[in-house]
Amino acid sequence: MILSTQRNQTGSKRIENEALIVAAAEKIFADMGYAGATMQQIADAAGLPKANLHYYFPTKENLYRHVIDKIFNLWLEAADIFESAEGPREGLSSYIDAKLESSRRFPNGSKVWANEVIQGAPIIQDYLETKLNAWTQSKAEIINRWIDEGLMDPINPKNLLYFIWSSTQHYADFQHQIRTLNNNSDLSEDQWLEVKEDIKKLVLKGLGVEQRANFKTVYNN
Amino acid sequence: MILSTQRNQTGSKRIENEALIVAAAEKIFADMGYAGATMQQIADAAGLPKANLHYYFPTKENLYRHVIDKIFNLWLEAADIFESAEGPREGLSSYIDAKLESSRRFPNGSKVWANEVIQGAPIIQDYLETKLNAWTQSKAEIINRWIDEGLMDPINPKNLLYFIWSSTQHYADFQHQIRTLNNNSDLSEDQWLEVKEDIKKLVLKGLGVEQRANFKTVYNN
DNA sequence: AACAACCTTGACCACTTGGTCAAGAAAATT
DNA sequence: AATTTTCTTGACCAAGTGGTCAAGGTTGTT
Repeated sequence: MILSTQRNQTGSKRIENEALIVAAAEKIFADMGYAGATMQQIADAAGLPKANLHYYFPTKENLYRHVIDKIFNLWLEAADIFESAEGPREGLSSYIDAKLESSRRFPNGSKVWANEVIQGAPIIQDYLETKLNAWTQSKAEIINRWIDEGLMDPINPKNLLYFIWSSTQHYADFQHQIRTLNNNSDLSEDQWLEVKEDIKKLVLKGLGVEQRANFKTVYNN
Repeated sequence: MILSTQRNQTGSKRIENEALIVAAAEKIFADMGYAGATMQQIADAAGLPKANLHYYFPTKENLYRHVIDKIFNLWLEAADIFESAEGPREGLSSYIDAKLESSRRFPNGSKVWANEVIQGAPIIQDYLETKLNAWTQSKAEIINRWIDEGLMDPINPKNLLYFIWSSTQHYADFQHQIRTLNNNSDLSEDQWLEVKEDIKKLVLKGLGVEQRANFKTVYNN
């Protein structure tokens, strides 16, 4: 466990301000990296004096941990659907939906996570070794079961997960590059739909899983 | 253009030392991010006094540009194969090979690039808008031609490129996470081969391109 | 009203950082 | 051998950083 700055979780003022600060911090950390972010920038983004941040979060690292903690929980939640899925078509499909939706709605979280991992996960190494590892194992088992049942082609389950993670997170982490290659515009609603369909097509068809007929699908065969 | 610190490109001492410093810088920037890296760390990694770095590279940002420049050229080179390919099977296949090989051999370059883009490409925005944009357009045309010729299923060419970039670069950028989820060991030779096959399978089969029989392939159908 | 707990904030400090500089050592050029 | 160009380096500095602190303000409780 990493959390719990102070005991009092009742004071609504505390809860409000902590959330405000964490939200501001997430944005600044995403844009500047951990080392590049300054407490002053975060304070400005939150509309509070710097000393006030240190009242709620004793150190920069402590604040950062809170940000990471929030992000990591989102990460895990996105995969609850996975558990209750009947088979690969539904399971993978809705996982891709959820991950892509998360990239779209919370790109900053994804960026902070990426930054952290790229730099060797100095802060969250324990998360990777415990929670994420367990999570991955359990998902790998499900995938292996699907393979054994002949519902999809064989593949190394971890590679499949990496493929889904990378292709969906890419739209958050490399948002800026994608925007630049899209005439400096954010992706439109239709483009997001197309991304979703394209990723699913590669994964499902690539694994020999029949896709359900989908009237939204632009390309089919 | 970004380069050219000084005019004299003849002095072998200069060339040697610049290469030494850039190599050290690449590693430190990858591990610490731009803001997190210090000139002192880079100097230590290069085995030179800090003041010496400033003799060759007037500022930290200038040094960083050189690092990025080197990386970007690698990026573009990896895709030369693409041009001369007959069709999607060979073209995509060898591009995936090249990108994955590059992730394996130069993970630091990929990490620095990722860091830079995540943070909104403050330094290399011009690269994205000019070179990378042109590069992407030209590749998209090739892909569209293949689609028109019925050699592969329709897909948004940019999305296809993003899939390839993200899934291959993931093995460099998230090296640490992958290592952690692999019992704290780097991927073995066999595992790298498997990654290569798995990615190709998803992409090629996912696009309705027949894969050549391959005796190295563990999973086939 | 009195008291305690909690919150706010400007001023401050020790430390790190990128960058400078001047004096000299090596190489190259004449 | 003399002289110019290139390279090396310890010492130094101004600016910015995370973090502290003490004094005062607010809110809740009795």
